[in-house]
Amino acid sequence: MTDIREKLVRNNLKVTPQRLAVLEAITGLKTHPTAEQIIDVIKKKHPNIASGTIYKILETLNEKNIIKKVKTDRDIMRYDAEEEEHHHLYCAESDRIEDYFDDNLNQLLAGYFENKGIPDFKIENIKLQIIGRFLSNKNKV
Amino acid sequence: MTDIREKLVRNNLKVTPQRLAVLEAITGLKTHPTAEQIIDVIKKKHPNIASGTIYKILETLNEKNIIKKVKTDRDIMRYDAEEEEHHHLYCAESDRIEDYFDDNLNQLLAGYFENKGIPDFKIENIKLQIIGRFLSNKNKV
DNA sequence: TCTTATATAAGAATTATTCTCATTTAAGTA
DNA sequence: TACTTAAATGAGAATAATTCTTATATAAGA
Repeated sequence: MTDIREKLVRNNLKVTPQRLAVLEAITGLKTHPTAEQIIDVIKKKHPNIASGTIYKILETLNEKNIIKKVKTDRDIMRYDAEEEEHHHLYCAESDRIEDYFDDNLNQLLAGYFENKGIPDFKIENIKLQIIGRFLSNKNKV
Repeated sequence: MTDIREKLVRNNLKVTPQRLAVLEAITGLKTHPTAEQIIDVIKKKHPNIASGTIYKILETLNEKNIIKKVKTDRDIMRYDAEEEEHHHLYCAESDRIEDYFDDNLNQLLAGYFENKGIPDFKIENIKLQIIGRFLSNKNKV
């Protein structure tokens, strides 16, 4: 049983070819794709999966926290299948987004807020949006 | 000359009643309103300002950095007129967003990344999305 | 194999946002 | 104060992404 199937089963979701296709597409793309990009990729292999179905599946997977929605400065919704806790690097001039992993940083922040706290607020999670410029163009858009 | 007028003049934008209305609405609302909320508020006082015009103005003000777009992971774009550097507190279960100011934290982060850096990336700005729950309901939505 | 809740296809409906273009206006200038 | 002109606005059409609807199909447990 593949990893992907397990995720579905674990969340009481039926394992359908459509859901497998969506999860394969997102993990395959790696690049925080838009719904549109996901749809394009899927339609190549599975031309008769309906777009509406893909939107529905993205919604379902997001609800179950199997994937996450990420939004750019420019308003575009993107999807992310990374499981590990991470932050995001945003390019100030393009739509590129990269994951950023840093456990030291997480511990630093956890320590900071453990002492300090925020009045009237219970922290559950902290995400950094690190905005700047990529110095190389090795990958993607 | 009011503060709001100055902001427009400083950015080579003509001072129009429509622009003043938008800026008044956002600073008045305080709550990171959506475009729709802004439009509603404005239409009460100025029923003949066109919605398209308001969208256009929001766009212009954002380009000139007079207001900022705020990203959430829900799908709704919100606007923020706060000038000072700040982070955001997000409620995990509602759409409430609050500003969070913390200079110590900013310095801590600046120091951390000054030493460490991120390969291939020039940091320009860091924003925290602090997700959790508000313990009181004193204000707003 | 049967049963049933769940998921999907297809396309219509919705809705926020953008666009177009004729008209108006802010603000600099004589 | 009355021009001038680039810039801004109003009105409504156009766009496009997403959601909804409903009949049909299917996964998975019995």
